[in-house]
Amino acid sequence: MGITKTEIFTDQQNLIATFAKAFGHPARVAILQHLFKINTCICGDLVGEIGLAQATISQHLKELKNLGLIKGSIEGTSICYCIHTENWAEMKAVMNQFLNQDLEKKECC
Amino acid sequence: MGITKTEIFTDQQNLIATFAKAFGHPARVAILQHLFKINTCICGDLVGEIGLAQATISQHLKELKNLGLIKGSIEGTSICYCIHTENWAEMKAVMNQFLNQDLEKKECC
DNA sequence: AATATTCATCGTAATATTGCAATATACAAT
DNA sequence: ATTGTATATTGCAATATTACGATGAATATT
Repeated sequence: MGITKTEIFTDQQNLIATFAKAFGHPARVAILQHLFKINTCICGDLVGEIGLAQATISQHLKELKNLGLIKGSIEGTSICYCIHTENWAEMKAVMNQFLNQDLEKKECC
Repeated sequence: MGITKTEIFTDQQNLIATFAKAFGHPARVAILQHLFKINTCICGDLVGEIGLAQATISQHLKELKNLGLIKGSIEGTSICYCIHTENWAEMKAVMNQFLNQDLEKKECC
């Protein structure tokens, strides 16, 4: 039905999925990589850098901001977006815990 | 339009997004966590473990298999699914490179 | 004040994803 | 052969996502 049954999963599983979904689009990956590269940034930059319409970029930025991964402050006419370092670190911890599960490889397969 | 413009992004960005999308659903997170926990597994297990219909679980397993993150081998009547360790390691490397970008925090924001 | 620039939001179209019932397939056991 | 068990596939309905033009709000520039 297109609706995810979040209620049957743990908070941790839903959190991982939510973060992962944010990275599940190359435009958002590109935006974040660009923000890492030049620590100061305005949206106009991104519209030039990435080849999507301004409205589309703005939408992706909003998603990332809602998740807390980036933050923006008004800077005259433009807006300065950058990585929210504290939250990024927290996200990284959650994701690493998931990605770095180790398996002591029993027989099977 | 619902269609991602993959052609305007780098292969690396698309790869990150593809992996991330796989983790972008709590059911797939739960499946992977379960596979890590008990290194040997059959789908029946998962249908009980996770609260989704058999058809739905099967679909999620297919996605993970297509991406190469898990592999399944026939084991009598059932199928033994498990983490594809080599591919998992490769995926982890790609994701870590993205997640662990560091920023030397210039002024701004 | 009039105009330009920057970014957000709204509305809409196109496509993707999620979930499941029903059905199909494969094999084991009776 | 028939029945039961385990998993896959199909088809469909509901919802989500992606993209963008048009428009709006705020601030700069002239």
